[in-house]
Amino acid sequence: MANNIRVRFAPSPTGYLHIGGARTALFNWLYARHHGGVFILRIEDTDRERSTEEAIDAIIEAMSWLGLSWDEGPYRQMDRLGRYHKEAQRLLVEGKAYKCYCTPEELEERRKLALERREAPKYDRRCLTLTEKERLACEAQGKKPAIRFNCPDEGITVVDDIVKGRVVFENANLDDFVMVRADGIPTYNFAVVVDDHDMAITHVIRGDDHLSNTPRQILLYQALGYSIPEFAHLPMILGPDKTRLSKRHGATAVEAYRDEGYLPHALVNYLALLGWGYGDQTLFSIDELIQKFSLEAVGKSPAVFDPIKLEWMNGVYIRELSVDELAKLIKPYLIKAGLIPETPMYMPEDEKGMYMVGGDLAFERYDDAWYRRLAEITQERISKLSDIIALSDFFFHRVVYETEAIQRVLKKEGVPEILQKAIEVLSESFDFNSREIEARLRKLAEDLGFKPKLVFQPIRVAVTGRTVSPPLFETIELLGRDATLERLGEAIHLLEMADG
RNA sequence: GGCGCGUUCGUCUAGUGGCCUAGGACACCGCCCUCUCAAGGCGGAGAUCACGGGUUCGACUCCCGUACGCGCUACCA
Repeated sequence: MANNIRVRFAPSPTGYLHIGGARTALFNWLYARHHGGVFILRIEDTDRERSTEEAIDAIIEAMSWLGLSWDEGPYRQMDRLGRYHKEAQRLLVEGKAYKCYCTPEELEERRKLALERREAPKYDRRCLTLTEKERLACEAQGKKPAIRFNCPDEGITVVDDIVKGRVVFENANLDDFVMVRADGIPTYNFAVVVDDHDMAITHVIRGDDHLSNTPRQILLYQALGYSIPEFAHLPMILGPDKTRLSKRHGATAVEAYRDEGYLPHALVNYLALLGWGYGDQTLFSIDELIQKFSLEAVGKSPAVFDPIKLEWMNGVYIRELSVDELAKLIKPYLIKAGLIPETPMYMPEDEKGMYMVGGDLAFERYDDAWYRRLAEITQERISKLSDIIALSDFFFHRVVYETEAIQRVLKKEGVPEILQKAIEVLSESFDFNSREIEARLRKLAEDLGFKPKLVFQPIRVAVTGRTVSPPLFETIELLGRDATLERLGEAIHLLEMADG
């Protein structure tokens, strides 16, 4: 196996890690892990206007959460200014770069003019031929120069891309781009080349929005006397309208998916399928991904991000969790929703599990076994962890009856009687578990001569406030006898009031 | 405007000249299971392989053109 493979993920810290960036990071990571190579994290923070420390933290946090561990870095371009300066000077003395004293305003003006005349807005190279005298004059005026690359104006530059194939560019279409800004900070195309060389990167794996930048970089590699790495340009990730995925399309921050209750494995698995595939298979463990990933199998065409499929996949992985794991994962969501207190305050032993009239909670009502059971009965009903809130909130506060539920099931003939009977049956002395509860309630339906559903639905609404809930008998068990009886009574009372 | 990349069911994709009357997954529809909702099982519908020309005995697969989409064309990355 060809080793000493070195790849990198090089985000610019101008915001949170987004889906597209995460996919790029993932493919780099998979490639490195597959080949037993090195994965490097490099922060491209040369845009002083937009880069922030918070963004760096957020990117690191998101990558850690996804499990994309890096072996070197994070390096920062702003720590490497000396290197760029040195290499720029080299090109300067070799005549492969030159100083440009044109101001951004002048450039903008000329660009606009060129566009109006329907010409290519290339730099006119006026500073390339500056005489020593003219240069000194500019310096005397206090003008700070930018450094431009002296781009060859004939010949071709070929990019042999692992995913796109052989792509040919004519040098004549390139212009003398700025390598180093007037403030001494390098631009992307220059910094990336120096970095990838210094870090001995063997494979540059990045979004195909950079494909058009690649000839500029190759020219730079050649001018600097560096060896050229392999390139693999990944197709873009699009929104439903086929434009580049952005906040406009909804949540794009990895962090947002984490907060919603997506599992890292689900996100990783889903992202892997955007632009890559392995036959008919859709579900992969992380190890399988590492084992089966290859750049040769990456597709050329862009992919539309489908949050629905992601959600489905997340549900699959939630169902794969052990009950204990799920119970642990679910709790923070209940806390965040204000359903249970952040710091548990245990009740005296004999009162544990007691239902609090009025519904205000000031203590931890249930123990770990209770949460475990909750996880058990909700596991196949949630597709993201945050779904637990809507599915189980009725456990934690007084019942709020949905008007629809009242109309459609409670306000039916015979319902108060059914509920009254249920109170009687459930008041009897027996071990209050779902099996017993089910047996007694089924018996009740039979005695009443009703189909089971006809008695279970009113009870469900009385106890949960709605027509949809986790399984009834388990729900009643978890609620406890006191709370159940009280809610049943409450529903009867509600109906009486409505009648009167 | 110039340059570049892309185009198979709504979406992600399989497919590398005959195995394709185009396979899988999500979503959708129906049935089964069933205390609701899910989950699960079974089945259905859904793609003249962007379009037009070639090459070939034979093309989704190779070549050319057109259309459309996207990207680059910044002292952003």
